Amino acid sequence: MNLLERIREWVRPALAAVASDPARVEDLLSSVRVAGKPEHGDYQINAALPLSKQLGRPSRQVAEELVRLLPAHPAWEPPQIAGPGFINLRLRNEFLAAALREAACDSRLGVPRVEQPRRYVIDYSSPNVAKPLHVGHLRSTILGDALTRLLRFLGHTVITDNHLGDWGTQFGILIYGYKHFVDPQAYTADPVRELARLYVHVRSLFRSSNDEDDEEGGSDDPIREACRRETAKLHAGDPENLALWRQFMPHCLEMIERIYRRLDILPFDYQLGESFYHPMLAGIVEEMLARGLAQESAGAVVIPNPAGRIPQTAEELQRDDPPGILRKRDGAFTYLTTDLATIRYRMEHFQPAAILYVVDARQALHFRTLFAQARRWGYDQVELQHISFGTVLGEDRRPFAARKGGAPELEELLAEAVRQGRHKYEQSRAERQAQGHKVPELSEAEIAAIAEAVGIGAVKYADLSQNRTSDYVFSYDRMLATDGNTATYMQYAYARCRSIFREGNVSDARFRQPPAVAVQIVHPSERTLALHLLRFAETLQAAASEYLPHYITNYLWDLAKAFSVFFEHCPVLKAESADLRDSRLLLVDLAARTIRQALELLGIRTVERM
RNA sequence: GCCCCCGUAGCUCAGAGGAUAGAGCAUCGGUUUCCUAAACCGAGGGUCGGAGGUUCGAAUCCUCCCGGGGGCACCA
Repeated sequence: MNLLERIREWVRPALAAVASDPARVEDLLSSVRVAGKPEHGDYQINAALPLSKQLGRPSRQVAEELVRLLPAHPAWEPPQIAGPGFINLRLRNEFLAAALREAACDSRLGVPRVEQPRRYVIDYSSPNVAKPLHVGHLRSTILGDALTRLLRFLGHTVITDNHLGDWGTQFGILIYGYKHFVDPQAYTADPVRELARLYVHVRSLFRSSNDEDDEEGGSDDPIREACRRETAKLHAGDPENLALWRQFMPHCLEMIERIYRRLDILPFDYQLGESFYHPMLAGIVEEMLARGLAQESAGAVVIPNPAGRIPQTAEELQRDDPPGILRKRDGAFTYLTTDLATIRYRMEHFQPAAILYVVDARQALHFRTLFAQARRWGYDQVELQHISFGTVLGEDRRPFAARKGGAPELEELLAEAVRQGRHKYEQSRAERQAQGHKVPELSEAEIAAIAEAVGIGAVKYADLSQNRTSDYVFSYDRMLATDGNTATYMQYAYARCRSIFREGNVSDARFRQPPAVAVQIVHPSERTLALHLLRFAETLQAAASEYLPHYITNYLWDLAKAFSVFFEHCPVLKAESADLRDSRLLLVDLAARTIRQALELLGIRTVERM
């Protein structure tokens, strides 16, 4: 049980005794929370104010009664009443010390596994294979990976599924390119590179190349039209095109997996793409028609909009959400149909309690339509969630992908982040050295590893540290800043922790197994650090329940700051006594492990020295 | 025309019923014989887009308005 929950349980009897309505106790318990300011203690109970309304008694008086009912507790100092009836709880240092010792001896750092594990399917990344990845895929991939790590760490079962776009018009482009422009020698030598070249080459032949969603429109464009015909032949089962598709697929996947490896994305459990579901689509449409869940309209087969209506006239369509299209007038199926097939497959094969889709916010309407239809279809027990996120913008605040010159390919973008990260590191290192500060002696390989951790970490952290629902501005300068809420600051804090053990030639084992050592809380910065360390569990739980990884980065930021202040004010190796030295070593070790674990949940590396 | 999201310090963002709205950057001023100064300490800076309403209490919930972005049947 996490600290906040423990405190709530201790407060519960008092609230239950005072509340007139037992059903309201849970609600009142949610008023027990972390104090907003240090002057208000560590945690506060804000239940007296709503209770005073219910009971028709002065709030101050209710607060006094609550305090009387709170047991004299080993965990907290005598509770203080402030203002109109806020109850401030300050935890005893002895309690903090004991809890820290317990966390230090736990490989999970005091984070319990959930009592009721759930089974999740998470659908993220989902790139169009055969097309170079770009920043648009970045958020989905990074967020999905972080959520997977977090939910698994808390004890849930997570099945990750990369719903590849492996059956779309981009293959028509590739097939057309291969038939007309392939360089056989280059293809034999490096198929991935040659396919990427072909894709870009054919695209450049398109008459009007709007940057995104290039496969539509331009019906007067002969090359586009030719590519479309190749796609249609593929879908119709043309042996030559199908053979080419089979031949290309492994190379296309390799292109994507190279990026995943560099980003430290966990391997997917499944990569069931559109092609996998293609054979099921006709049957699903027939079934929905037969059951009256879909109907024909204007030559297409459609399903109701989220509200359950099928607007038909132009006027109705103007006022209402559109219906979803399962089968187009030309007989082709849409991705809505594929997504329905996917839900059925996942329900039958994985029996998840929840399916999460980590997808751009612009697809909100699609998911509302999809989820509503899935429920009508009978899948009404599963939690279907669109984990939406905002657009990645350039520094000019325009969508990154739509800027002039097109979206930079991810590979290049990551390389640039690493290059700049390395440059900044070497610069700062030289400056520190010039000022007479200590810098570690490092080999070229170690510097390269630091650059990689810093550069890739910066990109991921920048993305994860912002509320996913808002758009975010991609800026190398900001994400690679060495101060502020960035990956580098956290990685640096970690390296400083490790440095203490290295410099002191101290083994960390003694601080990780019972009985560990006694913790003393002397300096205010020790107390702040101690309290933050104990809030790891409640933070992770909150992040998981709202699927918001930025709760973790906010926590990390506070923790790393608390450590830096502590580091500044409290000598560890040269502490006044051996006992205090041990106590501080335990704090430092736990801080290091917590920072490292939190970064690991975000998929970000640490380095021992930097 | 309908629907969704956003508007908080000069900039980038937290905060989503609770106390005097917080960080970082930038600006200004300080700290290094001492475990990594990519650090720390301090200062200034706000009609929480606007107006009503609900509430003991609103940046947070409701209504309207202004401003920005996005989506709106045969692309995915």
